Amino acid sequence: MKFSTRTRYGLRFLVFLAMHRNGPDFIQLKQVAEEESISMKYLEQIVRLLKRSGLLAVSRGAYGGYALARAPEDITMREVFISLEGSLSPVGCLDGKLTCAKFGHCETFEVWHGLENAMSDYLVKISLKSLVDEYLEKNKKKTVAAIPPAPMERSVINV
Amino acid sequence: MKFSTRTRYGLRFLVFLAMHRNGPDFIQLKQVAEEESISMKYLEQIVRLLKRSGLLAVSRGAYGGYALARAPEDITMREVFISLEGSLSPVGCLDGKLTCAKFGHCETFEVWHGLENAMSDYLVKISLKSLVDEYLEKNKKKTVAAIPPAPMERSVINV
DNA sequence: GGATTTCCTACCTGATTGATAGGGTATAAC
DNA sequence: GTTATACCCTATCAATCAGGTAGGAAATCC
Repeated sequence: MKFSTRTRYGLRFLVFLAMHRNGPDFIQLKQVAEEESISMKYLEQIVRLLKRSGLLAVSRGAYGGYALARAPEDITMREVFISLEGSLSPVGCLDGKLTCAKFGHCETFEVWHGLENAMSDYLVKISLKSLVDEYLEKNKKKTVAAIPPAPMERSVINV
Repeated sequence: MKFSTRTRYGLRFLVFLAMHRNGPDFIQLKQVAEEESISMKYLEQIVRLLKRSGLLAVSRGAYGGYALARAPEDITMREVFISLEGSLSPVGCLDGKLTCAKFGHCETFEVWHGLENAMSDYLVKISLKSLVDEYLEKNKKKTVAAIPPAPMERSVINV
């Protein structure tokens, strides 16, 4: 049970926006794709999911780009994960996708239901801001590095 | 992010054993496969994972079968899930499977790490016994039905 | 020895993941 | 208005994985 690159890349995109709020109003997809070593065309599709969920403010046209629709402290990981994954449920029956012969009298239902709640309860407590703050705290630097890092190898798979 | 049938079927197998402890010492794979509407050959592979983890006592040969290696109250969902999934980690870097360019300075590491812990903390609190007991309580019957249910359609996907 | 049941390995098929590609549409700068 | 830049949408595709099938070897009971 692993989360897909869709969710991992989408989260990284949001973190990128959160960490560059002192910069220009809108951040271009191209910039994020390059600095995060993600295919721009692929990131495009992922970002669309976030936009549909209302997490992003968009400016089209030249010099346009994306920004967070709300303050980072008002965006929870729960919301982000649901936007990207569709739901948090670890089995289909919890979001009504599958008709299971055991539905309604399933011996294992409770553990799946409880697991979803446990994940939800954890993720709702983490905001985009708290995630970024914790990272900055651990890495003992208060601002983003002025000099962007050298481009990474595209072949390396990133979280 | 959905759990595979491997984990779902494996869990159901263990629940089946836990609910039939008043029966014969060893339960045949064939019986479980039929009553749970799972392909016997497929269940075979899944059960092997549980055996390797030491969760099952096995008797080979004629009249052989499987039984729980320990009392149901001593088997946690955490242990079961790890046996079947390999680990609880939602991303590869947490169990060292992927070398990620961001490892060691990853902005999103904390939420993945925290999510794994949240799942682990929940699952370790649920034992095979507590899961079964909760089911029996909700279904208001203290023993397993004497008459086995009619075989279900194989085509229906079960949790 | 024969019947039964677990153990092991290989194989197959369809769905999903992780992209890539190409064009269409909207907007801002000039 | 032109052009450049950026977002938007659909189709395609290779690789991987999920889910399941198949055949036989090894162990055990009678």
